[in-house]
Amino acid sequence: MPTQNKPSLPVIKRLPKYYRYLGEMEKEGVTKVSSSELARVMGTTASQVRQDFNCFGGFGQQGIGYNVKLLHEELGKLIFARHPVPTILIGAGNLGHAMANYFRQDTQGFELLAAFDVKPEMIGLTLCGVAIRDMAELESYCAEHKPKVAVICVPREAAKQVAQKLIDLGIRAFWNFSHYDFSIEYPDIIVENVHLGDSLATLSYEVNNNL
Amino acid sequence: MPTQNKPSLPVIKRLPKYYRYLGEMEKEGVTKVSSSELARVMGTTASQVRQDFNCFGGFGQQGIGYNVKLLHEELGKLIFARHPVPTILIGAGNLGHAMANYFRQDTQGFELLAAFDVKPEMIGLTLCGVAIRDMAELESYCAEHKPKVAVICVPREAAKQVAQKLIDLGIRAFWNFSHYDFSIEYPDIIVENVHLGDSLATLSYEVNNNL
DNA sequence: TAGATTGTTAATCGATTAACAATC
DNA sequence: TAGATTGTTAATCGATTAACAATC
Repeated sequence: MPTQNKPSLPVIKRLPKYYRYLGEMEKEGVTKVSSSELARVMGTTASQVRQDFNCFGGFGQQGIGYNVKLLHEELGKLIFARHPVPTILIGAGNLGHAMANYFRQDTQGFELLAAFDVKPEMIGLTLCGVAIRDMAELESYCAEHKPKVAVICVPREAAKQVAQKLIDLGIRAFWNFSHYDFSIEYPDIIVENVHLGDSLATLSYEVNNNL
Repeated sequence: MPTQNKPSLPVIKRLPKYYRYLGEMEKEGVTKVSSSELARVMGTTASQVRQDFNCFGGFGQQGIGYNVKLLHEELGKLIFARHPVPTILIGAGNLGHAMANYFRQDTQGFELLAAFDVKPEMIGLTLCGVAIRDMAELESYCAEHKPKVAVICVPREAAKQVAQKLIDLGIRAFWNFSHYDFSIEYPDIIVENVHLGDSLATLSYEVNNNL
């Protein structure tokens, strides 16, 4: 069993992409793949591919390459929990709707239990099969259902307060679409940020300076 | 005038965040800020803040700090074009809807001109004030209106073909929500990727291994 | 066995952090 | 002037790439 360096964040961020390509290959009936073939589709080097996998204990066979099915399975085990992680959505506006829909098609690893909003006219409606509840119910709901992950789709003004509340209620992991930065005030919390505004601004910079 | 090292990608990705915080400070009436104060809110070091700004030619005053209004303005000029960049949306499904809405509130730098879809039942409808057109019209539309940026909200199966078409029609910059990787086949194209599936999978990894 | 390709160590590269002279 | 804080160079750190021995 080879060395297992704790994987760094860049390595972890590449895992889903490997997983995706391996899934495609498996579907196409490809049974084995070399680090250099994987590197080409990933847009990286064979060296990096091997380094990456060796963080988790080397799934390959010297002289042969990697077994596509096995590697895909192993990465799947690393990435996804055995049971779907109970998840709630905070903020049922436009973005919240899109994300709820996203969960419906691509639920692997997560199960959306409920949505919450403050707007009275939304409460009681359903969103992709889950009820939209009053934020006032959040505490009792969490006490009963113990969600582990929250998707934050509230405007920035509300985000700080919502975050504080959820953390107090025991939620430790967030898929965060708001512009509030959890990481600075709560370093122990798991947060995956999707900052659409920053992404668009980055594109604007590139267009402005390189087109 | 100080040295202007060409900014690296990590620097560029931090610009919108600086811009955001400086905007907030300006609104609050703060007139000056030091690199260490900025570092604290950004979650980084004073050294990095100064290095970052010096890529663009040092906006500060030794012994004093940075003028909030001026720095905010200068970053704005770097990030956003003088005139909004004409933009089209490809794919008017759930995600497309959310993104069109996003453009309505946060248009700074971009102007959404039109949306395109293949589904006959969607064509002719409007989406946040822009018409949804038939993909068949894409070529003539681009010839007439010369959009510069396309937002890609189509499923992965369609993405490769759509990308090829848009690149042939002269579009050079993409805000890409599909799982197709432009960068490998078209290295000269400007692409800002938002891979929601990968982001969610990364969160799943973290939850699975650190919670 | 010879060829291929991994696992792993070493070298390089780039980004971040530290230090300090310049100067307001 | 003294204190503060930048701009910039130097040191460190970490990630990527190269090299090569191990081995299928």
